[in-house]
Amino acid sequence: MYREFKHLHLPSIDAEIRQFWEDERIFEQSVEQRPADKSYVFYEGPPSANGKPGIHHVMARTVKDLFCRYNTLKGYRVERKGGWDTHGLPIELQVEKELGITKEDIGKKVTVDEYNQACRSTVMRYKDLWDDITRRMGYWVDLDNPYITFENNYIESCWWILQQLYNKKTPSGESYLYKGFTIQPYSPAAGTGLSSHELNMPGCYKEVTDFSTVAMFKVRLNESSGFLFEDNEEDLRILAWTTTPWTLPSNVALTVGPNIEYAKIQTLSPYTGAPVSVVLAKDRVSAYFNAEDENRPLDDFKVGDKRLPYKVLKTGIKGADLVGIQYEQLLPTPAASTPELEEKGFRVISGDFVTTEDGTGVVHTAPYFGADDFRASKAAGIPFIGIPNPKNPDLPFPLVDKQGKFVQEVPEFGGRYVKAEYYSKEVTSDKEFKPTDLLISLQLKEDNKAFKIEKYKHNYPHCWRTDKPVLYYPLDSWFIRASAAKERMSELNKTINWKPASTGTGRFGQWLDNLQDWNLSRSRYWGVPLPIWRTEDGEEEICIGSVEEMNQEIDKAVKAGVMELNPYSAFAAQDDDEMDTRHKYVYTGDMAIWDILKRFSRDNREEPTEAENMLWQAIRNRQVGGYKFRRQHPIGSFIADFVCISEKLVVEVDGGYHNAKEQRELDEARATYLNNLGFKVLRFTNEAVMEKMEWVLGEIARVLSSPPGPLSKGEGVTSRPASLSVDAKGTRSPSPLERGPGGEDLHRPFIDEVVLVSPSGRPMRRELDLIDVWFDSGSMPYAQWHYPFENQEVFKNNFPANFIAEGVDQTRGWFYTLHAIAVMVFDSVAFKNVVSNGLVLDKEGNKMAKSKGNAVDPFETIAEFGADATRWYMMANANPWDNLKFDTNGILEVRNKLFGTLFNTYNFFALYANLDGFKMDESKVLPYDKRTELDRWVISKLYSLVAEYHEAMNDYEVTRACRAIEEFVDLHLSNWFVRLSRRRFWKGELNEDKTAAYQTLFECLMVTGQLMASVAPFFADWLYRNLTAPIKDTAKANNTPLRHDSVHLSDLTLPDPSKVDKDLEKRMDYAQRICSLALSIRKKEKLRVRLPLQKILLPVLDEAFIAEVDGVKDLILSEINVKEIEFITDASGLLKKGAKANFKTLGAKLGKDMKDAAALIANFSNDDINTLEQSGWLKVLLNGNEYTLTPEDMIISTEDLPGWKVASDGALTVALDVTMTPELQAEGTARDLVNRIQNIRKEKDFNVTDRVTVTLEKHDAILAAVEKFHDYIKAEVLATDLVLADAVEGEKVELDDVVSVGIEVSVN
RNA sequence: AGGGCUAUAGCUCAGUUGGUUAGAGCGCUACACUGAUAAUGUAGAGGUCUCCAGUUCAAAUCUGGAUAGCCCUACCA
Repeated sequence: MYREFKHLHLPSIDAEIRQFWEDERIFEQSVEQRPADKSYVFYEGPPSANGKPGIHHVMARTVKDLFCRYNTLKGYRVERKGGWDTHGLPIELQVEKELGITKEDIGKKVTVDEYNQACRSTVMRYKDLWDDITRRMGYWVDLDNPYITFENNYIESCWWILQQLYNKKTPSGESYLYKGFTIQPYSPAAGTGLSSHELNMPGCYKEVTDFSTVAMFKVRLNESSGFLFEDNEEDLRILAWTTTPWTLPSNVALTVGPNIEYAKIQTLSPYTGAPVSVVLAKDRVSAYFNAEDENRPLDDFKVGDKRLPYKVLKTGIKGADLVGIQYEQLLPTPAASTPELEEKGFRVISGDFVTTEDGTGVVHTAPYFGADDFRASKAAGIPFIGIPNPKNPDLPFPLVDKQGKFVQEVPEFGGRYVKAEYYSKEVTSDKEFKPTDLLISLQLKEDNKAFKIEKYKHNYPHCWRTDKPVLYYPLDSWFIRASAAKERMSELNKTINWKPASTGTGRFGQWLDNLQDWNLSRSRYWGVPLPIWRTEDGEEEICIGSVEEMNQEIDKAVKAGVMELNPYSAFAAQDDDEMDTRHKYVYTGDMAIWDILKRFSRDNREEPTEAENMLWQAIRNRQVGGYKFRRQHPIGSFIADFVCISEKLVVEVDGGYHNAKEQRELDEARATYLNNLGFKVLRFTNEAVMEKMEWVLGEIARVLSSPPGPLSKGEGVTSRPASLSVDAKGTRSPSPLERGPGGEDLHRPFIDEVVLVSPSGRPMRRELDLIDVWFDSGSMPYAQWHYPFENQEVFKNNFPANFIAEGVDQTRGWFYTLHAIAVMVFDSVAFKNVVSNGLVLDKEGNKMAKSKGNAVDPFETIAEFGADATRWYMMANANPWDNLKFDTNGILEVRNKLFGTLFNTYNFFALYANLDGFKMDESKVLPYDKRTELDRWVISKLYSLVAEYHEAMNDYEVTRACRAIEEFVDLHLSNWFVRLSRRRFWKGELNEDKTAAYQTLFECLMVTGQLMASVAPFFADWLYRNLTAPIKDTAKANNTPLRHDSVHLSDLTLPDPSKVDKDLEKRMDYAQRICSLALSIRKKEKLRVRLPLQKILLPVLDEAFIAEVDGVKDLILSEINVKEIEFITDASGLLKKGAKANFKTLGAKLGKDMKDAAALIANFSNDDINTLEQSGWLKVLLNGNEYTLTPEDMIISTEDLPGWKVASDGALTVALDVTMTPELQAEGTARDLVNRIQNIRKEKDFNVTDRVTVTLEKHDAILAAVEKFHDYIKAEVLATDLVLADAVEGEKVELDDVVSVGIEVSVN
């Protein structure tokens, strides 16, 4: 029997199928059953579990999931290793918030170790929620063995990559990993650099009022500036505006826009009245001068006047003309002066970033204190200004120190803080206090170097911790020389298939073209430490690429006496599980025994007993109370069958031999040992596990949830057994976060304790920086496998990825770092196809945000509508890369339209199949040529769909694929095939035609389900399982395609051109259109469909037309309830034709005369058209040009059949004979009666197969019908008797508007 | 500020290499059908294809510009 259902409830289907998947390990099977050498590689971009999953994650993961599933179905092995992104600033910030500390407190109020432990636990805070959404949404990813970026193995791989970069050199010998500096946001108050993330935190940009100054830079008269001067005596100045006057002593250049037009103005210095000529952007003249003052005599001006008389001396000066002009230094610092600076500095340079929106169109440039300034002056070869640095003459020390004070060498202002906010309140509250910016401005005024000083309101970034303004300041950083690989990155990028393509060429491509070096440094605690050790002077350094290498170096250092002992001595490459335990219980015994233990553990894992397997299936995956168990896990010098490390619970399963006395003693000794380590030990027999699993699980759960029992109390636990002590710092008490002493952890602070020895015997300390967390995630192709230290083969088979997908916001994040590292280290792409999905907005198109309250809870959505409808909606509604306006009405629509229709279709199939006792028999499939036209048609449509589906999916166009399925299900399968076939299913016995109908419908449902399986995995599996359940055993026995337990284990139906019959599809298309036209005429003429009509007339379109329509004639006739079709040709003389220009062919031929031709053709008479059709050409004269028209140049159609009721669609025309005869009338009434009787059957809830007796009230209106169609009516309504009576007990039923008759129906 | 994406019916979206009646679904209105029935069909109303200019015989489509929304990047002095 096929299962039948009352209603569609997708969430129940989800639950049923999810349980099935988990019970039967369908995901694992779907991977394992595919050949290992035929892989399709997918990389999971790791989410961070310290935030809750949102609906946009469902979207992103649907994209990931479905292409993996699709390729699995195609026969590829698709491993999906999950991952967790665990480092980074957001996590640090959250931890600091929760601990109530700031960065300064780290190392004081809490130890760095504690701090990092807090990070470690915070990072997985919502892991349960994530695991839950993963399961509920049907995302298949291996969460049992994820890569985790904070694990030592992961970090070690990152180190290896960094070392590769360190050793890699450009052709000119520069390393790809180097130390340099950039201009970065820096908080002198906090003494730390800030990331752009920190700067973008709310409230960081504040409206502040600063002193802005327009300074006058005096131009030197020489060859390049000569053209600007009127005479040798002229005082010519360039005006430049700044909101940070404190940077003026560091000025070395003025930047102009090369294409901006500048003007020279003759005027007076506003503060001194001295005559002066100034240069500024022409567009900015009006900002400083009033047009009314133009050409006013200069003598009019007195110092103190607000308005300046002026005269325009020159315009049309391009910025490019000014480049190279030298000027006198504005505020000289003698100590900073060098010959080189005098020669190359203090000149005009050009920069694209200059605008004329405010200021003067000239940008004062101080390279140490502005990123644009830095770039522009570097490009122009301007040296830096600062106090000479004996070690590096090219990089003098800035004139402002790290506290934000001018260095002593700066005249007048040395020792002053550059920003008022850096002074204490006591200082600034003094009435005499003047901010440095103001003092500088006043001095400029006095020296006749200021043109305008005013207060200026603007947004300025502040340090989020100290609330004081940020400076842009040169900071040391480690960089990856990405710019050196930029061409290669561009080149390889062109081989990547981006969805959408514009992201690859646009956002990503252009980013690559303008690539800057990658600033790796982060001065933080929780992240991958930079593995570089340096001597204090930076002259000797080493980049470490593995733990082993570090250990060797440490040993050297210990020998050399720069370190006391090696805290990492017990450290070796370990697999994750072992690592985890050894963190806490480090084995310090004989390494040979350790190796034996490890081997023993592996062997055990390979040959588990039946009972062990059963228990493992029951407790794995946190099934018991959410606790994680491991199997065959080394604890101290034993291997535990199962262990929950967090709760210190060991579970052992004993075989029969445990009854032996010696074994019992051994077991006891072992238990004592484990108890001493603080473990509880639960022991079950094989029999208990296999027969009383519920009790066993209950016991485990009870112990897990019980308060610490006697075994975990007492001295045995708190004092660490001597054999397990770890390092010299063993006195450190265990932190509350359940972590043993450091020394095994590559994070700070432990790593900072490592001091290495340089070749010359000096100590080298680690560069304190961590690396950008983006480097972590970009390293995942290698680090997830701990490459190259392990899994070299695995890595080889899994690089590069065939496919990745992530939000479009990752373009310059993960997509970039993956690409950059792959190109630089492996000269390869990291991924071949990438789908970047857009945002999920609310239904109004606003961004979702918790603060706005418009965020959608994915758990609620899935619980209400089911995962499949949600997934389908997201994929079908818009392309994944477009933003999605998320509206649950859309999910409802999908549910009703697609899933509802399919559900109904399946139920329909199941209902009748069960009645007929039909079961799909794979061995007795009727050949297609034995099936009806309609069957073959829907099969053809189905395989057309299969072809279209594969084409779309292979191009990662899931939306197209979904829409094609929707169209097939709704339009073709349900609305045409099922509708027209209904009668075949319920009429008569299970004959060949009926079998064909069942088999056809079965195949359609089966294949459609497969195609849907990628996007709607639950429903598709539900459908597949329902369809195949009755024959599963047979299929398995015969090893046929339907033997698989799950659709996800089956082989996807491939395109098969032999099953597609385009001619047949065309015929059916005619049928559908003819029916539609005929029905529309009926509707217009108010002729109900039950009333039969005599015939329709079809003008013949072409030679094949008659044969084509004849093939589907029966369908048409029954669908529109007409007796016959008559074909008419020209010869009948009945047709009135019309012609329309075919613009496509004619346009090219006629050009300008096209419009006139269209008018002419529209007016063609029947004769004109006939002439053209018969002779094949027609000459026309248009605007004096003669053209020859052929039949292809126009579209000819039947416009009308005079005297008939006509409708047309394109070239196709249908005329309906509406003549009524008593015979037809009677048949119509008979059908009406059948309908009314059927309704009564249904109202009375009779069984479909019940035989009945029908009594009809005698009425003139039905006499003819009953007489002529007596047998027909009886047959249709399964009546054994049909009698007429004068009076009927049953109710009166309306036959039409005027007639009602009594009808009584009773079961025999 | 720079780069990118988007703009078509009340809503969500299609719209091929430019070709003359701009489509679909939902919603709305009317009707029909009924052994899929809390299902289904047919029809109708509903459009300045965001705006401006250009190329062309012909533009929703190509080009340029503008406007709006969103994303990424960025110290506008």
